[in-house]
Amino acid sequence: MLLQNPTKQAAVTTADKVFEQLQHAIVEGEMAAGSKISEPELAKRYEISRSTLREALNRLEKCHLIERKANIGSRVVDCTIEGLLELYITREALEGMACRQAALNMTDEEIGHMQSMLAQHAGDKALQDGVAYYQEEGDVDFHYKVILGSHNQQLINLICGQLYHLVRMYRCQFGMHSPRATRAFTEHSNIIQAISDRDGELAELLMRRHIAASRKNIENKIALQKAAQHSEEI
Amino acid sequence: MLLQNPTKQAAVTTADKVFEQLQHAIVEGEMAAGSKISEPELAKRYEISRSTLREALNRLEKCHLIERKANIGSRVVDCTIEGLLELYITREALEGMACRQAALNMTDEEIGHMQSMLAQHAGDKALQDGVAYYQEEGDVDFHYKVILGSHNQQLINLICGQLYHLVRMYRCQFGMHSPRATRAFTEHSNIIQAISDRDGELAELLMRRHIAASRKNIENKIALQKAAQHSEEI
DNA sequence: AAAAGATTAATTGTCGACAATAATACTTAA
DNA sequence: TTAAGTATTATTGTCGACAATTAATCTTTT
Repeated sequence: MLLQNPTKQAAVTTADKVFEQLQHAIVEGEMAAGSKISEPELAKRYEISRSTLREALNRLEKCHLIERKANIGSRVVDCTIEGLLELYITREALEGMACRQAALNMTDEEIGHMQSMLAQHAGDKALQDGVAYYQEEGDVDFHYKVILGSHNQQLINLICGQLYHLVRMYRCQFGMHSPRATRAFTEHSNIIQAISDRDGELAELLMRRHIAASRKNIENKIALQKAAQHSEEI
Repeated sequence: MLLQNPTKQAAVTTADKVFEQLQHAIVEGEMAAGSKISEPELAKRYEISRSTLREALNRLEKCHLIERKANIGSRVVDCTIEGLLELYITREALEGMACRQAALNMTDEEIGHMQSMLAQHAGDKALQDGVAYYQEEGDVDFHYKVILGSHNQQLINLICGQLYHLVRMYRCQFGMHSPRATRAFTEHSNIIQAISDRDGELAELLMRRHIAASRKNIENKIALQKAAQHSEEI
């Protein structure tokens, strides 16, 4: 996932840099989900004092990548199926509303950019048909553009600043390379159409269905896995 | 506002206690919105070291009550009308979804509690007709119960752990003692009915309208104020 | 006199050490 | 042998001091 969080500013302080490294390590699974974090050990590994490490940990906690308990310590968050489904439900609510606001607040110029981006993805897709990677990049890119297009700082901060770190973590941990590439592309087209029509209600509806479809796709996979496990046991 | 955040745990560490005091001070307006925060000064006032003060500041930043810039410092968040409207839009999205999930996931027992709570509020209302205070308490109480009823930890954390601190701050700063008491009561009744009918779609719709009505109520007030200002100038 | 630059003061970021709390290992009693 | 209680170790929370950066003051120049 090459695209970076579009809302973050350049890391100036060392705590910022360590935060980014740790964030990467957690999202990519180099630090095991659910594992305990030892402050002295991490501080030694990154060659910083515990103070600046704790500063970095605070930022990780801010985007829900770790959990802290007083006098006990920090743990990397656990990636559970329930948590994943909860995340999608939250995304459905927030990104649905962001999409509605985007239809109301995006400038014509911004809409033009999104349309040309989609056209370019169409080319990529035709070129590398079936390869999900570009489409996944495009997916993230598309969603970011819609969120930023809401022009609602509260929504932007919540989704880009917090939620999407968790989304990326779940994607890596569960190895989710969306197999819905072509279908997602069509759904994106329709959403952009609704936005350029300034139809907020339809835009929200379509975005919610788009995310709900991903969630149901996951639920189906889980159900199949469970069925397979069950047949093994017999 | 007597009701406390139902998701928080008891403050054990001194940073926790200072965080709560600062939170109160910011929400109630004792620390002016938009004002700069001096770490040495605050540390001296609360008789703690800068380290533990910074720990407390990190928590304030987590619930969006202050904003920090690297090498520059912290400021209490500014309460703008745009920010208030953004907050209501975000609430509409999140609490609407929470209400839908509540309709799906609340236990019969939880629903029973909510119904009896509403009945009690009806008594209070009949007793002190027109006095908004109890109703406002009841309003917060009602919304908390619905959110917790979603049984979605992600939604609960976002709304109760972060958004509602800002909501309370705006309410204090703008002196908003809802004049929609009786109307809000009816809306609450209908929402609970939808939940007990397990009608998620209707429950979400009603909750969104309930919050949107508050937002529009504010927008109208603002418009009236602006009109009055304008006529003064002439 | 006003603006640009240099110098000083103040604030934030980082560090290592100590205190308080929790986890572990050990001892003792049933 | 197991369980409870105690002692020990390790981890987290807090502190004061120093370094790096920013803000303020003063000087200098046009």
